[in-house]
Amino acid sequence: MPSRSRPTSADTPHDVAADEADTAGQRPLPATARGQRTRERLIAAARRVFEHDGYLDARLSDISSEANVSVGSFYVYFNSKEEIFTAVLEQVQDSALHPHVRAATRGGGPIAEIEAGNRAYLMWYRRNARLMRALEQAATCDENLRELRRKRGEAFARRNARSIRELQERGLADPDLDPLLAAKAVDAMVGRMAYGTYVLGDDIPFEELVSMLTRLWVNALKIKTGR
Amino acid sequence: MPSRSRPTSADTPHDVAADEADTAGQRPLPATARGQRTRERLIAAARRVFEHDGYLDARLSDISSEANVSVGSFYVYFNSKEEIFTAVLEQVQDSALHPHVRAATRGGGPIAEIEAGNRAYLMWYRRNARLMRALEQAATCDENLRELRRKRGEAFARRNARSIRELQERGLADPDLDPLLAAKAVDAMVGRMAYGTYVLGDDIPFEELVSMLTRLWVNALKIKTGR
Amino acid sequence: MPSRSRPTSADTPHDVAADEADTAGQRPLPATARGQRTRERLIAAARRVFEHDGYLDARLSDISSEANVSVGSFYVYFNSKEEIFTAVLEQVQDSALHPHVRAATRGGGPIAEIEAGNRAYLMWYRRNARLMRALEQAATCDENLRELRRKRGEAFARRNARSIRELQERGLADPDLDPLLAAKAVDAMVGRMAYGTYVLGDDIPFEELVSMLTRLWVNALKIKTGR
Amino acid sequence: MPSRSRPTSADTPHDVAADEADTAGQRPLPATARGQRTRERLIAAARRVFEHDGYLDARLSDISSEANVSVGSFYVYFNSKEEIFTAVLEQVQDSALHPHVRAATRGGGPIAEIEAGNRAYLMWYRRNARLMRALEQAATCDENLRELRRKRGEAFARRNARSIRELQERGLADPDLDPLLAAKAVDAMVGRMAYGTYVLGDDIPFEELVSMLTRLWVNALKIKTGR
DNA sequence: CATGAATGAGCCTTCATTCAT
DNA sequence: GATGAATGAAGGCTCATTCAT
Repeated sequence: MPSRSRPTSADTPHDVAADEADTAGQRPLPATARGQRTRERLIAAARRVFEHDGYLDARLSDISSEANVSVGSFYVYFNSKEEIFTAVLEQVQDSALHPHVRAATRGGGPIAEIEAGNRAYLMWYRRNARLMRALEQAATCDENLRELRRKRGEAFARRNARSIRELQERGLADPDLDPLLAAKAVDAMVGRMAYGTYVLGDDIPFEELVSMLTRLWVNALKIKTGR
Repeated sequence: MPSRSRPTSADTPHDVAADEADTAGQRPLPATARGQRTRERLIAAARRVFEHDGYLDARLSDISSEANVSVGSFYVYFNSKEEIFTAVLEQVQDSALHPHVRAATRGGGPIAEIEAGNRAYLMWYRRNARLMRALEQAATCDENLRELRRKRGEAFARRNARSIRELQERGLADPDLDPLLAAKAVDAMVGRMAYGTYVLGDDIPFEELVSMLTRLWVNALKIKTGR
Repeated sequence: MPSRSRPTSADTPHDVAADEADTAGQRPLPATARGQRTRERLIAAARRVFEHDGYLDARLSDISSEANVSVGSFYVYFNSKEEIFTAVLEQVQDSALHPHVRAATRGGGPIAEIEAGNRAYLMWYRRNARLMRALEQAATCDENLRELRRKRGEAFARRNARSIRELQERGLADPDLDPLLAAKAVDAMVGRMAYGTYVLGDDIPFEELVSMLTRLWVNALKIKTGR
Repeated sequence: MPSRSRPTSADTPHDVAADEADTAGQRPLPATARGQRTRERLIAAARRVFEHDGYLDARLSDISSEANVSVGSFYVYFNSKEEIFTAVLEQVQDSALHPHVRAATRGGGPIAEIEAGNRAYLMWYRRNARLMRALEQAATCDENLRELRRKRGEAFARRNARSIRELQERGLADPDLDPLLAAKAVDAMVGRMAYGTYVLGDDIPFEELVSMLTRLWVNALKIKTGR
């Protein structure tokens, strides 16, 4: 066993009860309009830097200078790299929940809905691939960001679990499957394939990916067309 | 002419990704038994440190002192953290290809085989979870390790693709699926669930995981029992 | 797009000798007066350390502490030992081009001018001997500093070559000599004697050195008095 | 002033009386024939490495492996880099004093002799340029090697001084010149031009260099043809 | 609010030298 | 004689964070 003396994240004892304290230490949102703009410039700059360098190699000084702002100003708005990364992600998440994305997944029977969902997800992932790469990296280092990714996954899974349960109730899906578990599994499949294709660069054509994943998903859950 | 091996700027016409020269810059294996032992002590120590601290937080000085060896000795056997990490993984891979693991997956019809394969994989993953966590982290930083992980995945996928093709030919699996693509997808599903469960700590009982993944796999590929 | 300046492997298509990009990677000059002062303190400290220890034995940490500044501050202003050494030399060069030095070499016929030039050069060299010793050492290690020394020599040689050509045209110097080559040779003679005397400690009285070198120079070029 | 604590060569007090102690700490010459051969292999290897890497960048481990000998063996024959470099130089000096070199400089009047001497020197220098580059570098770091270079220069200068004195006595050279000083100066000129041309790469054709230096030399000393 | 100079702990890496076999 | 594993001091460099202006 290594005789650690250095404080590693894993060793820090103040993990519990961090939930609602999440927002505690954060810097207050800027009061003035100028502050608003500076904060936004920083977030935009951070996104560019994270996309270009990844999470680990991004330096706060890079982000600051990319935003044409002094290092000191950075600390007016954020306490750490993790914090601004979270801010960047929030902005992106917002765009993922835009109505037009959801709308696309309604109507046309369960299979069409699944396909629409997959297509929307994969398009979103492809568009944000560089950032997802940074997130994947960040999640291996930072507890908070790991948690953030987990929650995002949970939300997805719960949503899908609900759909599955509905289909089961309507006799349109394999009733022997635990809805949440199954949802997690298919999400894992789609998510990881997206990662492989758009982050790692596996060379799979978009439509092929969509239809293959949809077919496997439908098969896996034994989805039947509504009629 | 001296046959220099040290990388002098003047000698280096190409910088990156020497492909098959992968093994080029590596330190020679120790000539004496004593050297062998030291090298092994280092690998064992490295494994403990990586498991405890993860890839990024592991310090070479930790590994050295964990092995009761001076820093200098580390560099007698390895050039970098990446290199010793590769050595640790090689050792682990070896254990994964032990005959008894393969044996477990033979006989009893396709479904039983799939279940046996999944069970073996998940057991192996659970046993090496800390290291897999380190690998996942390392792969986000280091090109070589990313490549190593990719190759490992490819090998898995190709093996499974072959099984799928055989089953298709025997009329026991959905003939519309591209075998390699499908293999990649189910592998992604199983691999990512293993990661979620044993690295991130999702609380899913082992047997439940095995049977759920097996069922989804079987469904997804429309596997039929051999009779 | 972030306009990255940090050398990331991916960004570096060419590695060496960026030629006119010489000034590229340099740290920006300090914006504030305080920064100016710190930078100057560092240069002054560096000069003392280089003079005391030579180029190779000078440690950046020595320079920093000699300037009563942290190591980190060193890197705010300079990227390397080579860079600060260049800065020290620039300061010294400036002092060498002061008008009074040039003025001393005008009037009194060619021989008097040559003598004045030699005297001025040798005085300057004697005063900066410790630094010249460091430069001579540095030039054997660092390509940039070697180049810098070469340019300095070229400038000298060209200036002298012009004088020689003029004298040849006025029939006051051996017309068979290639002016530039001859200038280089006599410069080599004077320069190397200065090195031997003031760096290596050859024991030659100043005036003796001046008159001997002047006489050899005059002889070598067959300089005639203007009358 | 930097407050040095580290022992720098300049600080070491035991400089005096080092003369005859020069050979003191040296390893004994090998008794066996095998030892002889190993020692010679090391010297030959060292020469290659010094020529390729320069003095500073040459590592003892490089020299050893280039000689197909273990590091340990190196220390059987030499105590340090400086020591083996001296051994390499000795071998080279021997070749410089070969009779045929001296022979070439006899007969044909003083000017022809001077030209022959210059030609022989420049040829020798050109052939050993890489080593001279290493020597020049070594001399800036190591007191002993600096001394060695100085002695070599002194020997040259004394020899030339004798010639000059003879010519002066025969009325064939400027009687106002101090022979030793003048010899040093012309040697400095020739030596430095050789360095510039063959080490730094100044592009001057060999014969042009010979004739130019000879002419300047002859002019400088006001050499008259014997009749 | 904004600035940017100053900090320094911390980690990596090198290589001459020793010594048990 | 020969070997090569073991050593560890030493120095370079980074970058998150603070704070006086």
